Amino acid sequence: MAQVNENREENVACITQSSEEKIKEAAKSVFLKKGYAGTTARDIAEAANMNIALTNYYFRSKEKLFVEIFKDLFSLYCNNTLQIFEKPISLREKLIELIKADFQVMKTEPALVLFLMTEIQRDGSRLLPELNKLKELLHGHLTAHIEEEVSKGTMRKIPTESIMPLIMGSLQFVFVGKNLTMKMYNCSEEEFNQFAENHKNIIIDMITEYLFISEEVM
Amino acid sequence: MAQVNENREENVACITQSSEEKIKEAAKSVFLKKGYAGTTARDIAEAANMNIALTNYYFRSKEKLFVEIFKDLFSLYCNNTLQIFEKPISLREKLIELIKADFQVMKTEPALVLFLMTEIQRDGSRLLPELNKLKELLHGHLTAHIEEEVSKGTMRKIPTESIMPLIMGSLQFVFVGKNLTMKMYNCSEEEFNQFAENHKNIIIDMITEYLFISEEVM
DNA sequence: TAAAATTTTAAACAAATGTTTAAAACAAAA
DNA sequence: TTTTGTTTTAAACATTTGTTTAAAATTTTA
Repeated sequence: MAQVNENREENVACITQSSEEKIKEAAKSVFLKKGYAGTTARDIAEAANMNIALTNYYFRSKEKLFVEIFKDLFSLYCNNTLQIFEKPISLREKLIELIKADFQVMKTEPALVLFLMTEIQRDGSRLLPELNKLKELLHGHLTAHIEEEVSKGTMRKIPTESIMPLIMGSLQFVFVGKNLTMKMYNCSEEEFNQFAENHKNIIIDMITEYLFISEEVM
Repeated sequence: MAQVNENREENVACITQSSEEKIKEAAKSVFLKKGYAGTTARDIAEAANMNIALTNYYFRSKEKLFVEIFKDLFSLYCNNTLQIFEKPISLREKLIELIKADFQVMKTEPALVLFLMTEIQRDGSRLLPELNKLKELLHGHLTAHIEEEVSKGTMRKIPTESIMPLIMGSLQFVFVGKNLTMKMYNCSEEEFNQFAENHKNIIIDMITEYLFISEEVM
């Protein structure tokens, strides 16, 4: 019978990864690249340099391993966002920070959003609770904040639901289409990052200029 | 031996689809929904209400059928764009038309972009020639047009490569995340379309206001 | 150290996968 | 009608898939 990790905390200090960790990390990278359906148990074992049986020994099934990884990645993406919304700063600053944070995450994990979107489309039902949590937190913070700014006359009126797609969309698109872009422009990883960085700044400009009514115009 | 369609033109007039067409259409819808790896030959056969052997009889292999469909869908998405760029209208009008056309395509095939992105990431090499064609046509038209407007002082200076992600990004994001959005807001197909329509208009506003220097400000 | 528990292994399992076969059903041509 | 060519079928094929087994290797405990 598989011994499903009872004492995770114990090996925090040690440098060498446990087999369980090795498998999970390898699986994460393969899943991100090939998606759930495109990944075989043997792909994972090979990437982790481990015996095939160990995947099931530690995680019971490919599906269970996947869900665990998916939740991690989904949280990674969301928590970032939620933390920023809780900061005591202006909405304008929040949105800018959001774009910047998003950019940073995408830089280290460019395949993340495409992966999340694909797998949510494949079967989003098992994620409903997490999605709802995200929505409530988002809307709780956002809607009031927007109304306030609008009534102060410092912000253009816009539906709450449009804010996030607006902010994330054109930045994400660059990373979702990273491979396409790199192939089309025949450019290196570094050149791509430079392009993305510049694109990020354009987006920040565009969005803040559009959403927030500057004093000189008033 | 499989008889690979010799006389396509002949049955243009007839109403009932040929088996070959039935299979291709069914395959398209399944591939769009589940992706290449997530789709089995039996999924396709079932969706087309045909015997499993017929897929290979008409298309030789799952891979060949897929490539054929992929190229169709890729063209569907690109030709739209290219046609607009060839119109004798201002850049501003072109970008607006582009967003509108894009919106229309996404409305009928919401899974299209996510599908294309995923499959390009999986293996974009076989598409290099098509990508290059797209790039050249795009840049040929765009770069000169932008320079012209910038030197006239009617447009903000922006790298050519940033234009398309800017335009498509925040619109695509809404459709790429359609399932997520619908689940988060617990809304119907119709409500989603209404939201998307409104979002499209916001984007048109934002982008044209940002990119083009209006006369009153000059 | 010896015993017990845990981890790793090679091999096998049944089920699912893409594909092929060879015969049957059907349509077109003679 | 008979012959020829095409389309469809059920069944089988060899691989690959996720998973399990039972024994070996290793580590932990007593």
